[in-house]
Amino acid sequence: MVVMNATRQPDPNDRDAPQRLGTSSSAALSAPLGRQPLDRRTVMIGGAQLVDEEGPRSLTMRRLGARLGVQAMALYHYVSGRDDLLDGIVELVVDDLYGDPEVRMESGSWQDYLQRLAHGVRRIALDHPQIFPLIATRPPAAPWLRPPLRSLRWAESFLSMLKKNGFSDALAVESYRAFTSFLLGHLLLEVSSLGADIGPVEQEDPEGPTRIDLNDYPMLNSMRGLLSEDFSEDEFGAALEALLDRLDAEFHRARRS
Amino acid sequence: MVVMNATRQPDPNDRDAPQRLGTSSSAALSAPLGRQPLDRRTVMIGGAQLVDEEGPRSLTMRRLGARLGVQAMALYHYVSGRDDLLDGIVELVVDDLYGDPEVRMESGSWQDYLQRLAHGVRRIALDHPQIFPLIATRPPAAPWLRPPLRSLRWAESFLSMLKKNGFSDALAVESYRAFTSFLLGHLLLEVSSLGADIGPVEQEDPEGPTRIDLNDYPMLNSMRGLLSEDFSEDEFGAALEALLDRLDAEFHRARRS
DNA sequence: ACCTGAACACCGTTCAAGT
DNA sequence: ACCTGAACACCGTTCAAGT
Repeated sequence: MVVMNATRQPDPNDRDAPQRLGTSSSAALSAPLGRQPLDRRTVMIGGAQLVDEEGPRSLTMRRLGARLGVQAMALYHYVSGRDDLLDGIVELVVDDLYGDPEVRMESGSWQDYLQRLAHGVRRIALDHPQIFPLIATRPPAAPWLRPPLRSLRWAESFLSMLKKNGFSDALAVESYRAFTSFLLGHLLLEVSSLGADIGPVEQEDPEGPTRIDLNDYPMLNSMRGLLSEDFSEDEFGAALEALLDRLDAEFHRARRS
Repeated sequence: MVVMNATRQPDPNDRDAPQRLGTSSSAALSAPLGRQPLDRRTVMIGGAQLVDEEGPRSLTMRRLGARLGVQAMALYHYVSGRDDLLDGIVELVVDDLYGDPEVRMESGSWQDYLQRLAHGVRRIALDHPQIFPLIATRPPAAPWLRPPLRSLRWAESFLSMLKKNGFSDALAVESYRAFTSFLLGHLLLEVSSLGADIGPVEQEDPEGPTRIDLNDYPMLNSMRGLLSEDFSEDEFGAALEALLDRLDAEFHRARRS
């Protein structure tokens, strides 16, 4: 939200222009022109925009270079390779949420905190449907960090909030795991039903997307109306409530013994 | 399980051999040799093995061709491109589970059915940790098909089992959504903590994987023992029970009104 | 200090041609 | 009928060289 607004000068020459123009008469154009040098954050922001706009497949070193007004090789001063770039984009988006004090605030009940957190993560998933699958599937820095709460900061905040409210270590960790599984499953499916992920451009076939024949599937056929309806928000809320109730029950059971 | 055993003749020449040998003296070797022609299924099986062994990044048309004793271009007779290949591999593995009568059997209570199904899907996730993320993230044939129960057959079986047990259409669909979210979240995280996904080969740094500094994270630091412990199976079971209870409660609530 | 040119190894994919 | 050779456009990445 806060972030994601930093293309460099429009310079119509480096977008859509043939990347291999034979004429070297344009040499003067590639001179400084008063452009401030790149930095890692600017590279990540450009990359995030590219993924938002055209999907992860379109994020190549060469295309990102062009968008930033630079050759692909220049990016290697700020990024150790394409994988580092992808990880940086994920970190950028996750940290953006962490920067939101409304969400992170560790006051109120732990239930409120988890509610704010869950809806905060849902918001970034819906805002960046092409990036969320990366958040979900790129391997985190440590194997015990779990997407989508995959930063040390979020894991620390999460655990300390629960501890502050009387959770045992074991129950706090168990809650972290249950909560992340919940978020990942619901949001990845919600986001992917939005039509993210694949393909250079999502071009509908003239006939709609590859007509499926439901004649051999009577249940699917009779429920296809219901199946296509969208209750994501309600279902997310209901499942979240159920999870919080479960954790609350475990919390009180542990207290009593 | 049933599947996944069909490399073609060992023929030491097409594995690890330089793909661009200048000498054409080996022309005779590439002659028939009594080899049966390829078919789509064999291609998919070879692809699945390659992904299992070396990860999705190593699945290239050229490498798969070599494994099957053929040039890359020959594969285009059986698949329409790399995306089709990936989709076919996903379908192969998902259908393998569907072929297991123990799992699919629609007798017994719906709770038993969902238990068998959940543990069946968990088994294929653990058997194919490199393939499961593909099952989770490749866009399904229709937007209302939800990974990991992403085949028409599984969706049909699921819904008809619940209907047979007195579920309303709406509750059956809601259950399908809740159940798939549950499976996806838990299994994707379990499998990825196993160290799947990235990298050409998973090479440990000599020092272990990039030492993380936990000094600024007191909670993580004090719980790092617990965080590294593995309770996946128990947590999966517990969360599954909770979900089944929730669905059962909704079922009886709907009945009463 | 920051960026580029040129090169390398490797991709997916097409198509005319071989057997 | 099934596969290959040759080619094209496009990758990530390295490194010596330019300014």
